[in-house]
Amino acid sequence: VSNVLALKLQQYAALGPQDVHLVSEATGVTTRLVRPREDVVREGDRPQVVRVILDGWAVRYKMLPDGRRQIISILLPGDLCDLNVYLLDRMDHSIGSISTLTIAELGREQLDLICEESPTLCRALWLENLVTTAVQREWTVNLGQRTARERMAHLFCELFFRLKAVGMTESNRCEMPLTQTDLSEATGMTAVHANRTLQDLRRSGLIELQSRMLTIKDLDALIDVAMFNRNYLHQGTEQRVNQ
Amino acid sequence: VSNVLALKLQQYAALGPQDVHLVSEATGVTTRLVRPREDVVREGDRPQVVRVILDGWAVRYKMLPDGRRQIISILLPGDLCDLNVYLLDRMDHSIGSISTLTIAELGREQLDLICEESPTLCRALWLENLVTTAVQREWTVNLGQRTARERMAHLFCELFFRLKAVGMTESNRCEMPLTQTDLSEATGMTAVHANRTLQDLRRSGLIELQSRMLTIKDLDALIDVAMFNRNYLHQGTEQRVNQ
DNA sequence: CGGGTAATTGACCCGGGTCAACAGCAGTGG
DNA sequence: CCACTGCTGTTGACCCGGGTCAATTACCCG
Repeated sequence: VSNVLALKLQQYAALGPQDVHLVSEATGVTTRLVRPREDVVREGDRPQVVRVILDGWAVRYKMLPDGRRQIISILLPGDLCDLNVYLLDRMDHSIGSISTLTIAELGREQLDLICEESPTLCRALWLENLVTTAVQREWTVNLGQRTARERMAHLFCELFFRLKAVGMTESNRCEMPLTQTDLSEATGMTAVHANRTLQDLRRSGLIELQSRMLTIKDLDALIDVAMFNRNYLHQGTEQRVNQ
Repeated sequence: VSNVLALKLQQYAALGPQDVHLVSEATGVTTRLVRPREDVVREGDRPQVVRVILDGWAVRYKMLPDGRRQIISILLPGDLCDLNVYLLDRMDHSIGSISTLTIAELGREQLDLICEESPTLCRALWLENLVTTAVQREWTVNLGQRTARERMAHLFCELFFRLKAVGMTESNRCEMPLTQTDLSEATGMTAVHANRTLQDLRRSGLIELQSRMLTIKDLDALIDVAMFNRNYLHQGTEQRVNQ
């Protein structure tokens, strides 16, 4: 399978060749290129299409009136930006690119078509929606209860497993285009403290991080520090169980 | 309208009498009573039905292996517990009652029926789903960026406006069955600090809180402290705009 | 009146924020 | 080829918001 979205949806349901074809078609109609560090959508915009990240990293974020910024979630290749957003009046948050992005834009008709043609895909899309929400819940726990060290470790665990699911890891390594400032905004700490936390994780022999490349030197230990429980990602468990 | 769910969904679409009837029927088939401080669903359970809170308060929560607990969101009358959860293999979090609950349980068929019979309701359900996710995102910002005082103020603002939408406020007052420990677990602080934060808000003349009743003495000021932006609740804006 | 939960207080401490300077490095233009 | 600029990462000194621990005081209910 060459299409990232298809690859991702396969975590949630066994797709047939027909399904894969449908997805490839749909994500091929309208695609857009976005340069690094630009806004894809801005808070207040009227959402018109559903977007799919085909390549590159992006973040959802929200800003407080006084300038504080929180990264709300990280969008990786294969990720959808809100199934059915166009039902909402206005965007309540922004999406910004981290690296160069290739994104597909799907109109309402295209999605309706997919759901009519393939119940399997429809199901997979629903699941991806449910999982995205589950991830958001886990972020709530992360920010609410974990210490800085634990939060950072948790973020790395999540990203690693999500990337792995779309074939973007090599053994224990993956790209990490997020700067320390990005990491700090995702984990609710200052950039200075993010720096110190990373040094701490390095010193403990858990990770290596240099030139935008993350190496997880001791995954089990990292998982342990983060109290990471993979369940919330619901990767590859669903199709076996429900019908 | 006497049905809370119908009342809630009216924020998202103009329901006809037919729609209201459908909702009332569906939420009347199977109902359950839950005593205060019990688990409704537990992490690890296989979700079988979609639940609707008809009366009482509940919370979603997650626990870390070492006992730390984070309340992930608050469920008020009219709230749904995850449209289509039964697609997921296992619950990744728990739901616990705060006060005595009356909940309706809807099977897959009932929901399918609703969506087939009424596109308006289907749309409203989707919107409620999108809004729930938006709330979760705002909680991420709350926990990640705001100070204790701001977080607590924000929580009160959110609850007040959500309760207002289902007719559960009287001018500037509403019930507040959450204990200080609950509030602390929702805002990611210790119970001791929650206590001090509440005293601070009281001393500033923003709120009164006693015998499970919250009075907002200065809503504008509270909104200001919380940097509360109502937009993310998407209350009563959508139906006018899209089609 | 007794027992249990929820709220409150005080003393002390620490994780993480703040401020400010500085270093490394890539890209740009002269 | 080098000076200049701007971003990212690093470091140190200091401080404060909020955590910890432990005791006490309401309450509520049977």
